[in-house]
Amino acid sequence: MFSKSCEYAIKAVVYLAINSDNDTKRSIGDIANAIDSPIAFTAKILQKLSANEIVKSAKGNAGGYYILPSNLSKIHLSKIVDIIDGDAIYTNCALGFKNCSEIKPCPLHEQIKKIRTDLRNMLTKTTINDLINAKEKNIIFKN
Amino acid sequence: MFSKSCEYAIKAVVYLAINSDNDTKRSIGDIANAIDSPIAFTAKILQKLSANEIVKSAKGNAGGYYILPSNLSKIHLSKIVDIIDGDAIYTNCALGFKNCSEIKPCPLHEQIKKIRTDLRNMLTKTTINDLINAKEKNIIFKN
DNA sequence: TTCATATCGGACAATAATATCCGATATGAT
DNA sequence: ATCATATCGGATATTATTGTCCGATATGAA
Repeated sequence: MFSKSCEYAIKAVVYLAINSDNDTKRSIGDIANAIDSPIAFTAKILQKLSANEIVKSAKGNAGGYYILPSNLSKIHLSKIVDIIDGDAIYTNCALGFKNCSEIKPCPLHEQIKKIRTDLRNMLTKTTINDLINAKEKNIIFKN
Repeated sequence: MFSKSCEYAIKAVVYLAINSDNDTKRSIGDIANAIDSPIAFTAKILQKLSANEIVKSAKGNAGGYYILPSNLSKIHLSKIVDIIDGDAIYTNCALGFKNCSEIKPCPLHEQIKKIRTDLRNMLTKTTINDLINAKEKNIIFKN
């Protein structure tokens, strides 16, 4: 469904949502360790998220990545997915036809449409805040 | 959503559903040409489908692949997807947690559950016959 | 100033998915 | 029997994704 990069991205953002703020930054080492991901690979992903202003970064000693708590309800999952995986998940024809469309649909078009719309709606309306609010009962990091 | 192999598999089955029967077989060359796929790669896929009795094959001169029309309403999409891609699409945690479950769900578990159930239901109830019945208005092959 | 600890960013490596090649075998038609 | 045309199946090649390495740069603290 999502690429591994995208999975790491979501996990990293959730980790920072819970464990960082304006004056508590987390190093890429901390993040990779927490979400059980390869450190250098994760670094690239965080750079992308930083470039797209999902997370903030501070260079140098005592630097690291962080998210302002006040932004947690403004970050929608769809934004993260879009940055890392693009919109292929919604728009690419399920059977791989280049010109599949409403006018000239593939045999699976109608059946898949509802599922994709539901997925898109869910990702669009779910914020990081929504995710961490259920944390008591949920897995969050490596386990 | 599906792997490329799985896309080819579904397209090949749809092609055979429309263009073959007990005494009209289609060579792997015909199939690959019709669905615009690499011939040798498609051959492997057809072998798998044949081994799993989704399609039938006849070796030798005038041989090829075919599907008995009477089977078209018995072949569900879920079967093809399962043979080629396995059940990862339904069962693997969307965030990649190894032990994500109902009891210990990942932060996205509930949100993704409905979408996956809908997908599974759709694939389980849709037969090849259903797909080709709408063929008048649909793209079927390379265009 | 120097140092330790960060991110940054380009080059490279490993793995998995996709694609190709080629010889072997099967079989109906001539 | 021979031939043309199929599938069969193993080995190899290519490409995309995932993962690693290392030097450069930034910056707060001693």
